Amino acid sequence: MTAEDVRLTPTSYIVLGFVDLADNATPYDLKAMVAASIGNFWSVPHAQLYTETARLAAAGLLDEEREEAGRRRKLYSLTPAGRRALAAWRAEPTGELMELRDLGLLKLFFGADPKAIATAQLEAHRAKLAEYEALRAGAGEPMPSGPSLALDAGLEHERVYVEFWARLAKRDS
Amino acid sequence: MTAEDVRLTPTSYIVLGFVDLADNATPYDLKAMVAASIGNFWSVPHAQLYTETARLAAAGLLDEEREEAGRRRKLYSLTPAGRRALAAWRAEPTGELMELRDLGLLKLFFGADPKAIATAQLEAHRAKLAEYEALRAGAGEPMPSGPSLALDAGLEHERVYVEFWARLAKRDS
DNA sequence: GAGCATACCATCTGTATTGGACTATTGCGT
DNA sequence: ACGCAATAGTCCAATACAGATGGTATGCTC
Repeated sequence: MTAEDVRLTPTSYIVLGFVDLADNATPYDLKAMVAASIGNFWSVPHAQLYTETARLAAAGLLDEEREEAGRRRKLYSLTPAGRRALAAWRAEPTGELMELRDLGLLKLFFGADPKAIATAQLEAHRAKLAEYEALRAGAGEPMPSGPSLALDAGLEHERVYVEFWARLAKRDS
Repeated sequence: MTAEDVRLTPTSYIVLGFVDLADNATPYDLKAMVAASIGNFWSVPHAQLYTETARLAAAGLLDEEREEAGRRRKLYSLTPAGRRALAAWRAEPTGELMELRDLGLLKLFFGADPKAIATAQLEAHRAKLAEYEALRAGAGEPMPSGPSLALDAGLEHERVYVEFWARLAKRDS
């Protein structure tokens, strides 16, 4: 399989993107990186990271080096083609909108008691907001600008939802 | 199959919820209802609506009545068990957080040029915001309170993102 | 009232995604 | 040396999914 005939999904670019950030990585490393960052707004099941890396390697976008001994870890790095694919994706703006997938909102839509959900959601969003704020105040090492901007978005996002659910929580329903 | 051993996913509740709202509905009706409402933040591929209704009927949560002639439409309505399942789900608050799945944010995270994405995203979010505002000012017929609250969330959500991307769009990058 | 465009409605195919269980390796404490 | 926790990878059956396809009804045109 060559680079031309793979379908590249968002997951593909997540993999390429993180391999790029890290220079090289095993699927397990990727799992950790995902969990620590975009896992906050975009879930990637771990099994995918194994199949997707393999797929991208087969397509010539990743270089695969396998330990012969013990764990037989596979270490991936970008090939020039992979680097090109990532750059092209990055450069292409998208007008596509987000999907939200918010269970709380769904229940609200279908007539659940606003107050009850609001209480639970409020707590969760407050916790997430605190987490983001801690990240921002953060460990000192300066964050690359992409992740930092994404964090900004996360902060504002959480602030709105804290406000939204707080309003519902104290409304007399 | 009985009610005990089906796994009910969010899609299941979406189906149950809309069948409840409409009293009874064909999968095709559901498709239209989804598109007009939660489709804005939660996509459900139409084929799912056919398989999911069938699955729920098999599980005894929906009642299925099939036209014998012509189109052989299937008309679904809630069984008591279905009603109970929906009510239980609605009553159970969730602390689970949303997933975002925003391509724009993803590209931003991975180092795309903020300005370029911001421009495209800004336009899209502004359009969506306008759509929601029109809905709110809306057709006159008052909206049920669940959907109305969800719309509130959507409005605020879009407003933040319009602001967020607008800021990036005019920043000197 | 025959022909045809258009909307309406349903299903099927093949593939991809998923969560979760399962297995194996390694490092650490005692 | 042993057991335990953390690390790392694989597998599988159930779903989800996109998109093509194939029918049926309606109504319009001539």
